[in-house]
Amino acid sequence: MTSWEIRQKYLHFFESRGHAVTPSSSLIPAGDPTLLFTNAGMVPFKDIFLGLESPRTPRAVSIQKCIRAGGKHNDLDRVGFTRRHHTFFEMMGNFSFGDYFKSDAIAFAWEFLTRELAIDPKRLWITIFRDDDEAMALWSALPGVDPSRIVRLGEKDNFWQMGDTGPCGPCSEILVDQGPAFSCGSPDCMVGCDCDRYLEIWNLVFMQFNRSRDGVLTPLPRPSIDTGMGLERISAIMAGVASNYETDLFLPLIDSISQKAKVPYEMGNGSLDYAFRVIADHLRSGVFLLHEGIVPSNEGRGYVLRRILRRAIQFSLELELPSPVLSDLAKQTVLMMHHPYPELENSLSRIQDVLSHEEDRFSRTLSEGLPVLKGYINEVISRNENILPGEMLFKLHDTHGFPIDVCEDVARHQGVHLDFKGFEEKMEEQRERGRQSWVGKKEDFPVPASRLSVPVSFLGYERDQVMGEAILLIRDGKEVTEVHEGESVSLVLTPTVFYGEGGGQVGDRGLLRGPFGQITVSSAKKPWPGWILLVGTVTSGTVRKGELLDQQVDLFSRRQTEIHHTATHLLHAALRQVLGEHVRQAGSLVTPERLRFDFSSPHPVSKVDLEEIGALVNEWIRRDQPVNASEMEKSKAQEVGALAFFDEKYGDIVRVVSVEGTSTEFCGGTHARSTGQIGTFLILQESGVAAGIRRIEAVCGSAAYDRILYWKSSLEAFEQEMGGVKSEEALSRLATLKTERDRLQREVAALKTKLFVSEDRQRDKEWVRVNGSSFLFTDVTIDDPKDLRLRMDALKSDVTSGAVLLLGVLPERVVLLGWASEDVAKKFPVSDLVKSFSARLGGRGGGKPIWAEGGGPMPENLESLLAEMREIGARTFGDAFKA
RNA sequence: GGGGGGUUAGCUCAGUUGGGAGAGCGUCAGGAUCGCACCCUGAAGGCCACGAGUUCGACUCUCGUACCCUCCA
Repeated sequence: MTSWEIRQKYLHFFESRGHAVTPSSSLIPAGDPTLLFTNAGMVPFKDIFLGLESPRTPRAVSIQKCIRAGGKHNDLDRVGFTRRHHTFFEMMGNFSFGDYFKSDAIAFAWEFLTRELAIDPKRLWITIFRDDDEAMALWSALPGVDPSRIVRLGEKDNFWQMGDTGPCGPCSEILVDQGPAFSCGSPDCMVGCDCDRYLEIWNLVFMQFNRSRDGVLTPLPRPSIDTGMGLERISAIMAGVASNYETDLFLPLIDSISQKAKVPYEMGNGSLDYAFRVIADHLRSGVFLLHEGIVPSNEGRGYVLRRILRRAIQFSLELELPSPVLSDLAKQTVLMMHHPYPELENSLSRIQDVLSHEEDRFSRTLSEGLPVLKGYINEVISRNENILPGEMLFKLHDTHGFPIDVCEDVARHQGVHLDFKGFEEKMEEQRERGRQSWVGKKEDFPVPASRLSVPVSFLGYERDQVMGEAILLIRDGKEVTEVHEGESVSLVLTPTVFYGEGGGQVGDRGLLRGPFGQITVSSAKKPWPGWILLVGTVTSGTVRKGELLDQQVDLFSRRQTEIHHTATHLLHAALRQVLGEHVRQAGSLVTPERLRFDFSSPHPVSKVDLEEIGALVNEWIRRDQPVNASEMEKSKAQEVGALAFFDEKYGDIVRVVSVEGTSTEFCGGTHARSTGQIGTFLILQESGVAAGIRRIEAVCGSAAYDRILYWKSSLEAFEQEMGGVKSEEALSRLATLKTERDRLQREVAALKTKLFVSEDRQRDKEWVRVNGSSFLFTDVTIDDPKDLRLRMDALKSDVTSGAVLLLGVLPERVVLLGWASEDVAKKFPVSDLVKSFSARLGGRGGGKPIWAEGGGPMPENLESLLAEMREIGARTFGDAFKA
């Protein structure tokens, strides 16, 4: 029986018994930030079981795709080394929401297994919770159930709970006896044993209690049913194979891996079989995660995906699969899962793109990190140790992005263990550094939040000017009753029109006028939710607590900020349209001068895409559509499809800012009235901030115009400097000039050499010749130290055995250059002479016996020194070669 | 926002007590061969990312800037 038939039978069986067939929901749990991935069949129904949501139907049946990797249930490193562990799996489940209970659940399960799937009842065993006599009675009453095969187990195995509090209850599992061949062989091997003989295939959860905070169980008025049967397991049983991996849910993929590797998969008996399983499993999860729009990154879900993909690549190396390999295998995966999930095909090309890119990046990471790791291991071994210190691990991970599990693998083969503890300590240090730098920047609010019992009312969405009462004045971190001219002050006004820094938008600047003084506000912050703190300086007079102040926001800055903010939303929408839905906001800064937008994207944005994005935003600006802002309930906002990326931060009532047909986002910031006010949108640059995170900086409105003017004037200056030609021609002109310059430089060097050669002929009589070796000391006036080298080249080219010492005279200093042929250098290391002469000149020098440099400041008595040096040089050389 | 690392020939990269800028591939020329891959000989190709500083002297040390990679927040 194929897995496809099992799916059909299961859904039909329960549909015909009143269950609503529910399609698998997303792998990303909706509205549950505590959960990384959907990891069980009941996750989409969680709110119903918790009583937060009312069920649309009393009974449901689903085949839910699940991911178990990262987080609490982390089996990642066991996957592939067992017959049953997977990162991606499908859970078949039938659910009752306060409708049927134990009796039907048990009867349905038994009927499905023994009749629909025709499993011999003699192979089946049952486990129930120790105290659940009701289940015992129900099971015993079923035809074909042997009461001696019903086993009572404790809380660990057969009592289920969602969390520390909430719905819970006993459960009952159905097991298949696979026969003694699968036993671990222990005499204690029986139901409940961890080995593969008694395989749990179906878990029936009887949700019948609610556990309160103090641990008391109270019966639920309408008990519910949650069951789960792993599709992979039951497929293996129905196919009569030993492992989940040998079913049609994996084999087609494993076959194509095998073809590529030119290594057979030996059905669990081959020494490399584990690698096939790891790769196949990880491709399934990878393809589904990518399909959901998750992109490899270094945090959260994206990080889990990256680890999965990189692990797959790592194991593909063990099989010596030709690289790149993931993209092709992804296609096989999509083909294999095509029946139940035809939608995968639409994402295939994007999935392949991301995979190729990630594979490329990882192979770079590996090939760069591997030599470093090997160096470290050799270092450890050469010290006769067998532990790789945490510091080295950290360095590999932190600097080179090298995966620790790969480290472990490589090290193990050399008998070296890893110091995980030390590594964790280093990681913690780094985390601490990160936190420090963060809170260090944050300005402390000098007064605790509890001091302020009435929230500030913010009117800045509609108005620019309003009177507000100064309810708090702070100077030098202390609360005061009045402040005077020249003093720095922080104050709270209510109501206020100043926008407090938040959501990436900077705080407003402006002016406050009181009856006896005024304050220039340089920024506004939100130290606590609901509070707005103005920071500034008293520019004249005195301001007292309790006074009414007239507030005037710096309108030019505010308007410039607003258009940058609205442009940010348009940019976000354009990015998603051009690059794809996987683009997620990762940070944003909105100021009057510019905007900065960080977002997740696996690779740099190409020039073409950037131009398209810019053009799109400007097109939307020209349409001059109104920007609407409204407050609504969060659930409604989500229905409207508003983009929300930090949902834990929002309360129940959220503000939604939208441009019709283009962009809808949760946003607390202030915005332009219509897109036309933005005027012009100009991208300044695109860059990377972290792995997988790109940054776009742009300017709008008058800032954009100023920028263009600036460019224009520098371009004009450039053109003028280039001789009045247009910039397009200036480029080729520049290239010509450059090659011309290079040619001239070469020519000058060649001419100089020639000149030096002819000059040097005249020095012929200055050479000192002893026993076939010759020595020359001479001084030359130069204007570039490099000329000395050219001279040296010219001088030494004719000398087979000898030495030359040149003294170059520059306007303010002298330089020395010495050379000796190999044979001469043995008796007459020229570096000795350079060193001692440099010292004489009041400088330093040195080098190698065959080549040395030195020098010093211009001496007053150059002439006499020269004579002296000439004499010493000749004598030393003569002494060395006398005999 | 804070760390760690990188930037050397068209490409991939070497280059330590600071002292003449290198290799492989590619390009071009010549040789060898019926011809090709190969092989042999030779050549061109470099502001050692940019800017300061230290030094007689910086690819090398220090600081800053830009870009890229990577980790943390």
